[in-house]
Parts: sequence; structure tokens; C-alpha cells
Amino acid sequence: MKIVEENKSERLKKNDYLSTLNEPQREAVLYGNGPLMIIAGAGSGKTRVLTYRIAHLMENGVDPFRILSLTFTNKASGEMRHRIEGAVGTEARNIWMGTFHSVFAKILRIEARFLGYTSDFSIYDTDDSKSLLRSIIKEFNLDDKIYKANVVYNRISGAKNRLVSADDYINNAVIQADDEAAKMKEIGRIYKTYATRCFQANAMDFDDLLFNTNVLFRDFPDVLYKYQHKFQHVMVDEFQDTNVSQYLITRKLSAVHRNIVVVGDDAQSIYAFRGANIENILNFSKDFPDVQTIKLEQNYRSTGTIVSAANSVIARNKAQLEKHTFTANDEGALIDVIKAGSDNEEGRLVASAILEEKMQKALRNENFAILYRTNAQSRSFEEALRKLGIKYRIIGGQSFYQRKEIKDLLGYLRFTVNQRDEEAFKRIINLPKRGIGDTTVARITVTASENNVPIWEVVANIGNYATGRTIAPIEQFGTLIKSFKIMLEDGKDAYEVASHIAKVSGILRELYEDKTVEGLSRYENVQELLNGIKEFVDNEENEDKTLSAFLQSVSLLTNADEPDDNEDHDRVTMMTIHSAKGLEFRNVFIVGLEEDLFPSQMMLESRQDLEEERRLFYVAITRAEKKLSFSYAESRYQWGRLKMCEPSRFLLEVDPKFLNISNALRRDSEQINSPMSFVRNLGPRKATEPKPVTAATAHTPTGDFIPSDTHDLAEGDKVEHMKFGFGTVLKMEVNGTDRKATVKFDSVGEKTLLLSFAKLRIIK
DNA sequence: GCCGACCGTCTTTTT
DNA sequence: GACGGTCGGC
Repeated sequence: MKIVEENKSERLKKNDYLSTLNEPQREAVLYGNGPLMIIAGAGSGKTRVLTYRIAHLMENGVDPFRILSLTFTNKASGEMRHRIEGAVGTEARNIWMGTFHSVFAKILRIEARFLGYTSDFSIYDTDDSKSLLRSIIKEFNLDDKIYKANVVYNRISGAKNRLVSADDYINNAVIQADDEAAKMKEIGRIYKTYATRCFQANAMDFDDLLFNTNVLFRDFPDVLYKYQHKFQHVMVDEFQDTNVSQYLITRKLSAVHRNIVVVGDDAQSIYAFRGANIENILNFSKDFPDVQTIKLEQNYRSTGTIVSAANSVIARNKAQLEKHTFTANDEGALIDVIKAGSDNEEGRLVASAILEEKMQKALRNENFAILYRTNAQSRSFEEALRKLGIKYRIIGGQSFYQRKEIKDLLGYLRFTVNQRDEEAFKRIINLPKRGIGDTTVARITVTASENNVPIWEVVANIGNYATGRTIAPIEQFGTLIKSFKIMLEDGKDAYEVASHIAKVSGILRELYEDKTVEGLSRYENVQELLNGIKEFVDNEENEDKTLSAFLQSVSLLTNADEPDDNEDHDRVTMMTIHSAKGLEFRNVFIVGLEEDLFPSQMMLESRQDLEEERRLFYVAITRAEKKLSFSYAESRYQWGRLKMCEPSRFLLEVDPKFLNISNALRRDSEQINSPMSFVRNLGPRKATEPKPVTAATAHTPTGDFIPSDTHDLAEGDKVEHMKFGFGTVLKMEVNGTDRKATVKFDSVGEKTLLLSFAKLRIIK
């Protein structure tokens, strides 16, 4: 991957770098004190402007400790840091720079005692939060089919991002009416208990990091005063993605010096689902009436075709600020449209297009990116690229830090640092198996709440609270944790403690004994985590080498931040469009342009927001420098079903004069040749088809299928007139390896398919 | 208490 | 296809 506009010799003298900028860019870099809003179109050199502006401030004697630079994602923040270090040298390390979450986590650690937390507080990730919610829902005896952890989590998260506390939530008539209408009137109570439990666990979830910062600044004016005066300059990148909670923090922090620079592009706002609010841009002018606005409208990145195509797409949105992006670059090639019969074929066509283009133009793997709407789409491209021997890497998807074995070890580390961490406790108490089952854990929890003491108090002194068989393993566990704690108190560094814990807890041993392929890879992952900790300790930039400091640094890392094996950068990059923001590639493939997939059906149903999806498409298009390709598949194997697809309305919305559809036409007459299975839920799908399937006539050598059983179809099997999710199987026959099915799809009518495998299950 | 088998649910995107 | 939860046998 190429870092945006990377400039290898960026350590420049002022006059040098000023001469490389256009007029509005220079104006933004040199702008003096007071509020400034930069509206920066895609590819307009925004990061460069921010970098030079910081360099300029430092040249003029501003102490880096007094500059606060906030971004939205870890990737953007890492890149900014890298570029600024390139421009101003190691002093850049002293700038307060990072994501909103990481910077305010740091401040909250320092000021934790004001809010009743210790500075070792844990950070609950989404899994922890949902698991805690599940327990609460269970304890309340609520129906978990109605109160789904996911939904409840999103409600609570939304409330926190609007700074609505649990009490506010319960006392707000509108919200209560909403919940009542959704038949979930207990959410307020769940929220309240959830907040209490997090507090008791000395833990904050992602949203708390912002919410509690607001509380801190609201209730402790002295603390606010300190930071207001500390930060002489505040900068916010990707301003269009900030939510109310984030905006209020930055507004307060810049209220004294009023040197606030926000940079954004309303056309690239793609995080409304997290409460991002374009109105922040409008509010900004209200809160800072003397704001100066500078627009960066020249695109330096892409060809004329790509810029025009992007503009033709975004022009369909109604809500937009006025802005005219243009480019002086060449027109460049048309956008290729690739039409595939199936998801697998889409993978093959894209992979071979990459190979061809690489050969013809002597390009490298790293010049290419494949962008998709959902992480699950990566599979077919991985397979195809592997077959052609093209190296690739995937950003996102199941994160390293989400893997079970990693979370297990991190659970031990977290619990060693913070014994009130309930979720960590639940994770490790019986891991590896030490004979402490659910019943015992429940008994411990009850004892703790009956005696009104923390769980750890009961575990550490189990002899005082219980007798009997189960106390021995609990005592052992308590002793184990106590011995780890002693290491912390002795001032051992993160690596010493963590590697000791990995060995002594038995986690490593258990994985080592697992000789399966997965077991081996899990063992390696744990080793990799330990290596990461070692690097953390060895890195001279990190002053604090304690385990607590490591956990801090790691708990806000997510999918994009895999430990970097940095051996081979020449790889094709695959990622979601969300992850791609801020990056650029010579050649970009936007894949899976099918109705209901992109734009996402869910987004349209739940938020009715086609415009945000369109902005997402805009972001994807504008990642490309020289060459852009679109692809879609006519059928997609998804959720164990074959789904027939229409080309996406987005694809059709692009002004056709920018499209090269010859490839697509060429494929028109070919037959669909895709794997297909009728695995599960073969019968009616919930809302759409209430009547059960009874009339399926399916014959196997042994007779009729048994209800609720799974069969691999074998030689001679026949299936006729069977309904499934998307239509009816008129006839399916298996002759040797040749599996042929005639299927009538609801959407596209009759098709004959060749199947690479077929499984069948009938639900009575 | 443990384990394997089975069932249901969920797949938007990120911190 | 992946995961968490549940159930029944040991």
C-alpha cells in the first residue's frame, strides 16, 4: 500500500514546501490564529496541508506538547504521525496526536480518580460489552429474542454518543415512547445496570471514553481549565465523521485559545451509523462565527475520468455543501465494467485482470486494491489470487486481537492489572479447564453480591466464604493471580509479566499440545502477541513499559492494526471501503456492485439512507489514481444460499460515457457455473413464506429424506419441485461428478446450473 | 463438570 | 459459514 502522497524527502525548508502548494493550500498552512474550517475534496492534498501546518506552527515556536491533533481512525492517525515525523523530525513525537478514543483514554487515565476510576481501568471491546449485556438481560429474565444484545448495544451506544446518560434515558419521554413502540421498554433499566456494572468493573466501553471525557470536563472545571490552556492549537481531521460527543469535547478544549482547525469533506461522511453528524459542520459556523473557510477543490490524485465519474455520482445527493472538485490531470482510461456469473467467477475475472494489467504495464502488486462493501466478500478474491500466485493482504475482517486465543491471554493480562474486570474474569476463570464450572462461577457471583464485596474479594479469600470440594481450584486460581500481581508490583515490565503468565497459566501449554493445524496457528498467534509485547517494551518511544501501559496501547487497536510482519509490502490490498478512506492506489477494483449488497439492504431498511451509501461509493471511486474497474456477479453464494443478483443501482447511476462495458457484454451469453447448496433452512424463510414445505419429493438410495437431517446428494439422487429461499428447484440430478439442477428463481426465471457440490436438508 | 452434537441467529461499516 | 447457547450422555 502506498501512503497517501508519500513524499520521501519531506524534511523541507519552509520556502521549498510553500512553493509546492497551490494558493488555497498555502493559505491554509499559513493561516494565523482563530477558527478555521477547511473543506477538502478527495485527493486535494489535505493531509499534506495539515502536516505542513503543524510544521509551520513548530517552526514558529509552538511547543509540540501544546498541539492536539485528532483523527478518527488509527490508520489515519498513524499515517499523520509518520508524515509529520518526516517533516519535522522526532520532535513530532511530542505532539498530542491520535484518535479521539486513544487521546481521551490517555487523559482519562491521568484524571481517572475524579470519576471514581483507577488509572488502570479496563476498556471493554464490543464483545465484552455485548457479553455483559447478555448476562444482564438474562438476569432480568427478559426474552433474549426480543432484547437482542446487538440491538440493545446499539441503542445504548447511540444514547451515549448523544450524551444521554442512563437516567436521562429513563426520564426522556420520547425515548421511552420509542422503546415502548419497539416492545423494549426495559432498555433504560438495562442501560442503567450496564453502566453500573461497567463502573464496578473499573471498565469503560468505547463510547464511555468520549462520554466520560465530557462528564470530566463538565463536572471538573479545574481539569477542563488545565487542558484548555494546555492545548494552544487543536486540529480535527475527518471532521465530517465526528459525532456530537466528540464535537463538544473539541469545542470545549479550544474555547480558550480558539485556535481550532477542522478539516473535512461532507461528501465523504460515511460514519453516520456511529452518530457522525454532518450538522457539526453547520454548527461549527454558529459556534465560531468568525470562522474562516478555505476550500481545497483541485484533485491531484485521479484522472479526469475518475474525478468526473465520482462527481456524476455524488451530484445525485441532495444534501451537499457547494464545492467544485476538478483536476488538471489527463482524462485517462474509461472505467471497466466486469460482469461475472458468480462470486467465484468475479474473483477469477478480477484476479486475471490484475495479472494482465500487471504484465502489460509492468506494475507491482501494491499498485492494486480490491474494495468491497462487507468483509465477508473477500473469500472469492483470496482464492483466485492465490491460484494465480498473486500476493495479497487483507485489512480488517477478523482482527488479530479478536481471536479467541489472543483474547484469552489478554484476558489474563487484563485481570492481572484490574481484578474488578468482570468480563476478563468470566473468560479466564476456567481456562485452561480447572474444574470451575458455570455453577461455581454463579455461586461466586452470588456470594459476592450477597456480601456486597467485589468478586475478587471472594476469590482471593474463598476460604472465608465457602467450604467444600470446589474451593481448592478457586484457591489455586487466586494464588496464581496474586503471584502475577506481585510481579507487577515488583516493577517487572510488560514482556516479563506477560510471558510468565502465558507459561504459568497453562495457556501456552494447552495450545502447544494441540497438534492440529488450527492449534498450531493459535500457538503461533500467542507467540506473535508476546513478540508484540516485546517490541513494545523494546521501543524506546514508550517510556512506560508496564503491562498496564501495554494494555492501554492495545485495547484501542482494531482490525486495521495487525502486528506488521513488514517483510513484503508488494501485495494487492483487499479491504472494505470504510477502511480505504484516506488511501490511494493506482488501480482500484470496486467489487460486488449488486443490488442489496452495495448499497446495503440493511442500511436502506434501518436508516433509509441511500445518500450515505452513495457517499461511500464516492469514497471508493476517488481512491483510484489511474484506473478504476467495477465488477458484479449475477449470482452469489451467501449465507449458505445461492442468491440471484441484479447489478446495483449505483453502477447504473454512473454516467455511461465513463464506462467501458465491452467486457461485460462479452460475458453475456455464458452460462452460470457456480457451486450451489441447499444446506439449511431449506424450508420457508421467516416473514416471506409462512407455509412449511411438505411436498418435496426427494429420493435417495435409502428412501425418503428424514426430516431435519442433512444429506450429501449421491449418485442417482433426484430432487424435484422443491421450494427454497429464492425459488424452486424444478429438477436436480446427480450423475457421478456431474450435478445438474434446473432451478426456477423468483427473480430471474429458469436457469440450468452445474453444481460443484450439493447438500440437502429438509426441515419438516 | 465436561464434551460433543445440535440448534438458531446473524453478517454493514469502526473505535 | 461462524459462533454462542443449549441439551443430553458420560
